[in-house]
Amino acid sequence: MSERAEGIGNEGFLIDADSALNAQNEAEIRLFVRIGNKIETFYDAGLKPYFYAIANGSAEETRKKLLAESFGEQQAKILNAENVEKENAENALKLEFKNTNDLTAAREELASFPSIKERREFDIPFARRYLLDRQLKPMGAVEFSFNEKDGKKFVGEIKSADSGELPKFRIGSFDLETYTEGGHFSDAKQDPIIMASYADSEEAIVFTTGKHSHNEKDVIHCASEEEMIAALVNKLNEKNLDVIVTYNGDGFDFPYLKERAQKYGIKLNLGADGSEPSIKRHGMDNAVRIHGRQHLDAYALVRLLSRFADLNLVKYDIESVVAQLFGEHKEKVHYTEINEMWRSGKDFGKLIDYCREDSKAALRIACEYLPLCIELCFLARQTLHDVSRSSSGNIVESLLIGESFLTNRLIPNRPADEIVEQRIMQSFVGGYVKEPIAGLHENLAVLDFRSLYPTVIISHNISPETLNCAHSDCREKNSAPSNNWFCVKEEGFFGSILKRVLKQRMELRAEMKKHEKGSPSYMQLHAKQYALKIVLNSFYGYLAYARSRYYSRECAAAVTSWCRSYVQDVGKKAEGDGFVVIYNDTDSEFLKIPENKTKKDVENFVEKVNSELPGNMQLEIEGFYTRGIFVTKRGAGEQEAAKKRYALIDGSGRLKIVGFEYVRRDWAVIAKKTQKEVIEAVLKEGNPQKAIEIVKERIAWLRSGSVPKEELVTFTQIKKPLKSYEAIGPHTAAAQKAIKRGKQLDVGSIIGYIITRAGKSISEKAELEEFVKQGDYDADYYITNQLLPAVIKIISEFGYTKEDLLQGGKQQTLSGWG
DNA sequence: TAATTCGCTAGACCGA
DNA sequence: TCGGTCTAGCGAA
Repeated sequence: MSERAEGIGNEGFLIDADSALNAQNEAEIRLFVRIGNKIETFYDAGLKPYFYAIANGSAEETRKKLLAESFGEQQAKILNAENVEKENAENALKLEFKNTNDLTAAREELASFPSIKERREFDIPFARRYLLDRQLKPMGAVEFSFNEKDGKKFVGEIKSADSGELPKFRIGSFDLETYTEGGHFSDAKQDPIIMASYADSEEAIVFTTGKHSHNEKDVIHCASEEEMIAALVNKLNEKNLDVIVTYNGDGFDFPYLKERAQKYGIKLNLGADGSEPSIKRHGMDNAVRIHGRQHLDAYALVRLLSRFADLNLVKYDIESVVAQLFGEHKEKVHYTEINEMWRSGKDFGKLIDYCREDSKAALRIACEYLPLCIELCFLARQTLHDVSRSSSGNIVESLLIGESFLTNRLIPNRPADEIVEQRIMQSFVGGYVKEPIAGLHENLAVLDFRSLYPTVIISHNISPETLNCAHSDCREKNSAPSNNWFCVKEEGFFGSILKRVLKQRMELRAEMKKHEKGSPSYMQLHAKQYALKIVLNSFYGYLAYARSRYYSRECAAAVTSWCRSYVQDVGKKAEGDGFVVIYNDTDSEFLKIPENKTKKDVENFVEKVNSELPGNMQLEIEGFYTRGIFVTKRGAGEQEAAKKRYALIDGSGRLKIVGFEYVRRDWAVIAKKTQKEVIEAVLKEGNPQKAIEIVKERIAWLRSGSVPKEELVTFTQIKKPLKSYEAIGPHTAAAQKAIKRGKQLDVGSIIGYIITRAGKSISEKAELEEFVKQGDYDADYYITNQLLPAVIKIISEFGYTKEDLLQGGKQQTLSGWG
């Protein structure tokens, strides 16, 4: 065995990192690095698992005492204990261990050790600890040296190398089709896999045991399920992928494949180290990890992205996602149809295409968001596997953890359950929302504060350690309306992070403008700035989040109190300048530009406001609108104007519809479409009479009984186990009935239902769309409970009543408008 | 495993 | 048949 040394000059991309035990039972980090066409494994034994203990009294005495202790059944020892200086703690000891088992044993016992006040950073997974301490970015370039010893390569020095461009990662996806009997969901214990597809940038092939057709292009016929599984595994391994993509591989494809492979004794050696995928519980779901590579479950990713708000989906099935993202129609084959196609051989080609398209679609979704995910890997210093299954809170937390590390601070612990509960009990006041002036308004300017919450945090130096400092001048100069004040003498922890993130994002956005829209460099810049946007948008939420390590109710309440005061102050200034404030919501000013004023006056006003705002707070012009409509509330309090629902139209005829049924998934399509057309008629053409005609026409259509199902579906999410519902509404009733018919519905499923004619109450009439025959719908329900409520408040702003919509010729009752 | 508060509306159910 | 109270879901920011 030769031993050789290399310079730091080795380069590659860090695909995965995990921890393992070596033959001496010592913890080692395994690094999987893409070098050329290979993923190579390196080891690092240079970092020991550790955590911190804060001593009650003298750290030195405690240190000696601890070194003499042994912990747990294995009599674990502390390898090394060191006195360390930390910015935010005294008497801190760094305790190192041989492996994570020893660490775990010690941390349990030290919880109730008299001379130890607190334990810190004891729940950071070791691989993550390593990435943090070595400042490495998963999916990023690394530069390193290594030595070979006993056939294992040990890294010496390793560091993140900033390569300008993202490499071409090897990425491929697969998908399975399974046999389904009698309309039931497949069970891996008995139902075979009948088809599998694989797709990457070069090919898209289908494996099948089907005998019905031959000679299709890129179809591989296998003699048995066993042979097919082996062929799929071979294909995946031959490709040596960095990223394996699935659509719900966590919940379905991998567990299913594993079970079937087991049946035949096929080894699912998909890991870069030849290991099998490991299935772990991840909350209510599974997460499937492939060692040495990354498993990107596009379904998990889509769910994550939809929480970042920009991706708003009615349903999460792959067809809906493709339609929403790429505007393309993908044929859906229902699992009951798969069974039929399989047995009869009729439309077998369609089944093959469906299977192939599934893989292609999953791959496409993954590729679309891979740049963003990689940026999140960089920000959070977590693997693609982890970030793609994480949350906005987790990403912000990672950033704060990273900053704590860099500034030599101890990371705060996760709060105990009792504390979480206390925090939840103590809520606080949020943003200010002004009751709008209802009616049709012309000539509007909408202003908003750029990144309001972050800029308030920065400008007022809001942070836990600057809170209520001892200086009287800080108290005088920098008191929040919520009555706390913040030190102005030194930059706070929160502010320093946000300042950097905000600055970086602005630079990226400026740089973006220099690149051709849609070009690779543009897309990469876009992903970078978008990742930062996610952080900026969720930062405040994280510090107000009860389970946050960095929770501060005082800081959160100070942020909102300042924001309320700014938005109201600017409103007063606008009124003082002769504008009419129509509406405010948190960070926005809706101004009516009076006859004697112009856009230029608005610009001047904004400039004046900005010259008076502190720090990097900034008011911006969101847009000018020729018309806008605000409506009154429904039900009780009819005269009051409704907040959070309005519609605007700009000079180019572009509509902006906010809060109305049109943007909600839990309304019937026909009601939403009609509402949009009514808004359009009223705003674009100023023609309420036309709106009336549209509604009348839809009523007649509904009455005719010929409205197709797609127009009548309402989507709602099952948010908890069906048993735990106290109130059974239409969606719960429809779900219950569907389950009785053998449909599988889990928490989180989004169901589409229709109100049929059969039954008394609305709930009784509700049925899942797939069980409803064309034409079986309750026209009265759709007219009275969907169509009319969606349009009446808009039309009534013009003096019309419900009767004008329902009756034949009757015209307006007239009350002044326009 | 989990970001926040503010706000609107529906449908079930109850009692007058 | 009405209004009030409750649960529930979803959207705005």
